[in-house]
Amino acid sequence: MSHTLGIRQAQKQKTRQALLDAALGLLEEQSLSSLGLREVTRAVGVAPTAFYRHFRSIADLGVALVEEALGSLHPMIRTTVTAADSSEERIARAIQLIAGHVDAYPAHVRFIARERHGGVQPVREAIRDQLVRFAQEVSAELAKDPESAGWSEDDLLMLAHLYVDQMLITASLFLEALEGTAEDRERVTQLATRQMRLISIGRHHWRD
Amino acid sequence: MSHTLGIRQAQKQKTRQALLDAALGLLEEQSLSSLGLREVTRAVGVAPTAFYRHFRSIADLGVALVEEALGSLHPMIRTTVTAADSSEERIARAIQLIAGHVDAYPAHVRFIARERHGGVQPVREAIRDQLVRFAQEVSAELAKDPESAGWSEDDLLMLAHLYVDQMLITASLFLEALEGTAEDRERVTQLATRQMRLISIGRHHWRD
DNA sequence: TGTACATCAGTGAACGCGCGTTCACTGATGTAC
DNA sequence: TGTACATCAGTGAACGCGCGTTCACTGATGTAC
Repeated sequence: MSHTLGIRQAQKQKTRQALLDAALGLLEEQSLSSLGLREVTRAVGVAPTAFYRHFRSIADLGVALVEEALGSLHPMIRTTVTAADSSEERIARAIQLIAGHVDAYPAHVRFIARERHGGVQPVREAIRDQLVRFAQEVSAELAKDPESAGWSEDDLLMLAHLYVDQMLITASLFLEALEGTAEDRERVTQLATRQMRLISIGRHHWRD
Repeated sequence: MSHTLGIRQAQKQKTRQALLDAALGLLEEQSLSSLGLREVTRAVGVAPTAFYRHFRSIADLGVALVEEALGSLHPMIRTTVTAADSSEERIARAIQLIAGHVDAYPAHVRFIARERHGGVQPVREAIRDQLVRFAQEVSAELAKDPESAGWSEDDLLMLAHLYVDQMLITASLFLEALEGTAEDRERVTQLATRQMRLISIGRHHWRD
């Protein structure tokens, strides 16, 4: 039997999501470190005090945003990496997946790039933990590839971190190019493709 | 004839530097986007209004910090890259140069990592411009290497950006490890070394 | 060298404003019978 | 189904506080003669 949320719970979830969405929007032109609680509630249209029914603090909201943002990245990263090596065509597909994700969730991507090294410790830690998890999953995917024969676990994890960082760099470049011309985006695609190609070549010859 | 600064000019420079230093210190646990003008002057011990004798705004001070921080990185990055490829020993030396720079200027490194994607547009742009210049210089250094025979300018610049980004990632890892044990730092060294090695291998076989 | 005037880095009072947090509250929703 | 009570998401007033910016000022330093 499907458990329908009560009216009260449903409304609460809706307000909570509105707070998260409003915060994400406001973070386009500032850092979490300077985001105000009143600013967020004003954007949603609720009283400042309503904030406390959902989050202890802005840092707490930030940690929730990390879950949301990297949750939405999660399905992508696995697909990207599974298709990320061994042929030119696969690299192109991976880059297009990243570009598509930036188009679909620009605010999430900006938030992660900005707060990864940002001024709010709990948020930095939440992002770091998620990225470590991603790298572990990527490493597990890589292990399945026949090309990984003879690789130590450490080396696979090293390569996985390289991929994860490279994805973030690429996503961040696509984000900058979002307001630019089609030519700007093409330039990013070319750059990212060749960097992935070089890493891929390094991978092929790692155990020579 | 050496032009000595007047007493007034010398004192003004001193106050300006004190403001920059205080800001850098305060940015250890927040972003530029939330740094207050009064906070900075309070730390220095001057009246809030004195700030305006040196900077138009906090964003303006941030741009000045970019010059200072990447100015101090400038000599290092050229040396690092010149020594960055073609042999295991050179890679190790490059990594040690990065580690040493993080030890010497942790606040500068943190500032650049934090504000590169931070919430203050003019500062982001100043950092991006400087990193593009670095990549161009690195690319020019790479061009001198016999191993670069047959490389297009575009490919050299692509590799240069990969190196610059990799340096920032490594510097940022060393920064996190600063408060950690010697073992933590050794782990970062190992990871960074192997990632550089893989990129280096990719470079060797790029034109196969 | 001494004097008279100009410059200008730093001061301190004042302003209006938005901030985070507290508190007792309201009224719709949920629950027990 | 109807009634009586409990829960709790959201309210609105109030607080003390630090903010950025303005303005006229002071007094040490600089300059012209």
